[in-house]
Amino acid sequence: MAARVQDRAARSAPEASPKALTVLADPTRRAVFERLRSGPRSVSEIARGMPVSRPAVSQHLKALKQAGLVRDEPRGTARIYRIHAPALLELRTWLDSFWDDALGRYRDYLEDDQ
Amino acid sequence: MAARVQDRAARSAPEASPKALTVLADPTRRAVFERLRSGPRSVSEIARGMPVSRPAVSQHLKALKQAGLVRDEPRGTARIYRIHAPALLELRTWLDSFWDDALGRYRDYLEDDQ
DNA sequence: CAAATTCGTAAGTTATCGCTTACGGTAAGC
DNA sequence: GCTTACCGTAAGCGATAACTTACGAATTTG
Repeated sequence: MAARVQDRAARSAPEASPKALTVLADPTRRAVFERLRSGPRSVSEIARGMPVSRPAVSQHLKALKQAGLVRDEPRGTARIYRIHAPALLELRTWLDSFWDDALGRYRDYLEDDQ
Repeated sequence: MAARVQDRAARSAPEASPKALTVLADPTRRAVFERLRSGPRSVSEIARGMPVSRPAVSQHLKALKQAGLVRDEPRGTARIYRIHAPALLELRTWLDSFWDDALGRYRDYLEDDQ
C-alpha cells in the first residue's frame, strides 16, 4: 500500500488548470451555458426569459467563446452559438487527475481513522 | 441515431451546479487547493513561497472549507488541512452529465459537417 | 509563568466584474 | 430602398472580491 501512495505522487502532473473554471464561476454565465445544453441557440433565444438584458448575454457569450467553451456561426442576421465539447474535455481531464490523487488519499485517511 | 439524441435529451437532468465551481474560480485559491493535492499541510506550509500573505491563505481556506472542498483538524497550535474528496465527486458528477449531452451533440455536429 | 509560534478575524483599500443604456453595423422583409 | 430585426461594443456605474496590516486567542516551549 506504500507503493500505491508512491504511484499517486508520481502521477501528480504539473498540469495547467483550464480557463473554463474561471469562466463558469458566474451563475448567470453558467445559466447561459446551460441553455446551450439542449442544442444550438441564437442570442435572442438564449436571452429570452432571462433576468438580464440581451447585451449582458452577449458579453457572457464572448467570455465563454474566449475560453473555448462555445463556438458561433452567422445565420442571417442572427448568430447561432453551440457548446464546443473539446474545452469541456480539457476541464474533465483536469478534474480526473485531481480526482485520482484526492480519492486515494481519502481512502488512506478513512483507513487510518479505522 | 434519432434514438441517441432522444436518450440524451431524456438524460438532461435539472441538476444544481456545485458551489465548488464558484470557489475554484480564483487562481490563487486554486493554487492553495492544489498544494493539498500531495497531502495534508498546515496553513504556514501552504503559504510558504506563495505570492500572498498568510492571512490571505487563511481566507481562501475558509472559502474552500465552506464549499466542502477541504477539512481541517487542530494539531497543537497548527491546523492541518486536507482535501475532502466527496465534494470533488459532486463537481465530477455535474461535469459528467454535462459531458454526455455536449459530446453527443458535438459528434452530430461533426457528422453533419462531413 | 513568560516568550514564542501558529492561526483566525476585523477593518479598510483597491481593483475587477457584471449590468444597463446607448449607439452603430449588417442582413432580411415588404 | 426603406424599414425592421438581430447583434456586438463602448461608456459608465455599483457591487463584490481579494489583498494587506493589525490585533487577539490558543497552544507549546523554556
